[in-house]
Amino acid sequence: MPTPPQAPPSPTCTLKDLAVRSGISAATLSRVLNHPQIVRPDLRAKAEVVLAEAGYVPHGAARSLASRRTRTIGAVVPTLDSALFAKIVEGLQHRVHAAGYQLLVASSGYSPAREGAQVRSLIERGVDGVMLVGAVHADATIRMLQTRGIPFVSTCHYDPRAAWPTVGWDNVASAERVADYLMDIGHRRFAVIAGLTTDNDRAADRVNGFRRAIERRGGALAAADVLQRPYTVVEGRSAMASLLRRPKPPTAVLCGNDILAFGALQECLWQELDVPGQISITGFDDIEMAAHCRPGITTLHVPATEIGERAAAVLLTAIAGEAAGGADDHVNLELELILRGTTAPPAGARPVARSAAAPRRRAAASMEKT
Amino acid sequence: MPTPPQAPPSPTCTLKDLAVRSGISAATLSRVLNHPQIVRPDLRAKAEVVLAEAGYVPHGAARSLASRRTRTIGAVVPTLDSALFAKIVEGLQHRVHAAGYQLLVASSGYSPAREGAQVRSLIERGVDGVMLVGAVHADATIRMLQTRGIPFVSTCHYDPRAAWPTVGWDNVASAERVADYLMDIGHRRFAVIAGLTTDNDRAADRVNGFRRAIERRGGALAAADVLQRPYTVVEGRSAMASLLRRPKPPTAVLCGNDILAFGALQECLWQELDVPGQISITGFDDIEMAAHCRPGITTLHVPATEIGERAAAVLLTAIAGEAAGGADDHVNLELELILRGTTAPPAGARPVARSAAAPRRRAAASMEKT
DNA sequence: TTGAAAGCGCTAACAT
DNA sequence: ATGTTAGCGCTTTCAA
Repeated sequence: MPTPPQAPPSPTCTLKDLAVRSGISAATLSRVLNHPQIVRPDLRAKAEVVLAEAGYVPHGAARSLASRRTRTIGAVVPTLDSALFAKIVEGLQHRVHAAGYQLLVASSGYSPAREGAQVRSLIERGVDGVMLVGAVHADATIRMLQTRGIPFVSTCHYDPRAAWPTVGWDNVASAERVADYLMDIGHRRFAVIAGLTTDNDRAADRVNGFRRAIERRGGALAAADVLQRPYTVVEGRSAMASLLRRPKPPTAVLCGNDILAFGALQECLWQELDVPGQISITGFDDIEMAAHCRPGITTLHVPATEIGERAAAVLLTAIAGEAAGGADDHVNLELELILRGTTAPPAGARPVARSAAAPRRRAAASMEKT
Repeated sequence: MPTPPQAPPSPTCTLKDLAVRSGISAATLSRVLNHPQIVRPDLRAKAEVVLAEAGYVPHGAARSLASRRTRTIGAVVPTLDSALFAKIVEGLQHRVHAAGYQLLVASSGYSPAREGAQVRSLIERGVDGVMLVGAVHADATIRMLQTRGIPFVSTCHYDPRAAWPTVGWDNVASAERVADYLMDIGHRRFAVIAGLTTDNDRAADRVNGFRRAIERRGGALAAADVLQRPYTVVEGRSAMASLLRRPKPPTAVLCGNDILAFGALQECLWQELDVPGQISITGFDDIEMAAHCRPGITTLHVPATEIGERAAAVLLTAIAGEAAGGADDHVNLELELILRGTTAPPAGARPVARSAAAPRRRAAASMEKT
């Protein structure tokens, strides 16, 4: 290890130590740290040198005890092992870091009880704000937050009547769009490979949207046509395999997210089925892979990073404004339907007039071959 | 909102409040929380009721100020938007949560300077331990940690001489194994699609390993044969595209991770090349997708969750033992080489005797067709 | 075993 | 504009 270029910082030095050593009071040192403008420039400069030379690092606990703020934001997501949530957290993180906040992350494993425990633990740590995912939470969780006036925001869903701010999109309406598009190009026989809908309002809403759109046009989605699976590639594959074993497989399979869709697609490819010739597949989220696999996956684009950033903005505003989170803050993002290679009219279908409003197919990636 | 099932917790109640209200001293209440065994059972029971009825949540800052511990662990990873790091963090999180710790995560974007800033910020928050990724860190970063006696561990690499604990594997040796396998089956003309090696020792080590193995057998890897790209699918695709434009493309492409390999593979598929017939591809990490895409990607399996869990164990032990991290703690995990469909002998190669020690091809996923 | 009291290191009134 | 002082809520000696 090279020689320390700077003076070796003492194990831990406090403002009081420095006050004694430098002749500048601890209060002024503290002001230089927190409100530099109100300290006369020459003294401030001197103080800054003292602080820097000592390699001073503030003691966060003492700081928050005295100031009643921790400069820490909490986030509870179902799992980090998901391109979607990881991106949302990254977006949140970048924004809160820029504002001098640190991020405390926890995962709930899709369990409201675990989410509650995590929120409690975050509150103990004194977080100044909390980001949650979804519409469904234990009553106690919400109450803990509200009682203490801690700003929080829920993401990945849209609910104008929620009593707290939300940043997301309408899962029902989005799912309807996908189903409508498939019906527009002639599909009538569907199956759904959904996520686990228990305690997952997003997954449930998507199924509801698919069903509603289908029924609106006189079709039906039997209970047996909806397979619920954890969000993994292998589950998508096995679900598709079971669908293909049916005497009369669906002509289109609507998947709860891109991971399931990718698995479903790969199973078809392994079975040497023609996608989309024999079967169409759709996803949800638009993770990077969806644009580059072959064929590309038709899906809805979720602007994950933006969601995290906007959630951060909502939280930061609420914290700054001493407001406990305006219930009027309901961001509703429109998801773009991205048409790629996994969807086409069903085999033998007579060409169907595409509705005027139907989205146009687009090259998924710059390099993509038609 | 339904009626609160429990007594509505007062906005914030302190131990002192409860002491006054209940007649039990704050000190005893505190003992019930932290060392229940040393309080007489009947008093303890009474105290527990008081605490529960009040919906008491300890004030973390006050607690850590007094106890000099925060029950918080920090982790700085290059990015959360990576299946590998996300899994590692999940593993770490599960283990530290089980021990009553909360996780503070930060990302460095592969920059040592940003990493240093994040570590500093974590120290301010009083983390009891820190998980880092890789061997390369700013001197100041390590010093900050060591000076304060904060236990830390670095992951994803193996270095028996590191002055702090490490949990990982030997990237050079692992990369050599992949290259050796490819040479065993007859390949001689290679290209590498590596990650960005600047400030990324893992990426650099892998390139070194590839090169070393190739040169050991009399081959060579020219600088132009090593393409450095960010870890994204689209970069893997474009790198492969540029390789395929060469007059004499390589017969095997070694990729820095599975994301690059996936992109490289998809580009070949879009160009209707036969993989592995015309070109072989290897990855690194064994993310879920690698097992299920078609063809499956030959890669090295990194036990990501286990890495996070073991890092947690190292940290927790160091914290409990008041030890500042034994430098003797160097976990070296052997990565299994998983043979899948993206690799085969080069076209026109005469069959080569497979070395006795060579790994056997295995079915990548239960459902995989040969 | 329990209670009283002294801080932990900092910030924010309050004086000056 | 700066220094002095009083806590923030808890844990942990120290007495009892």
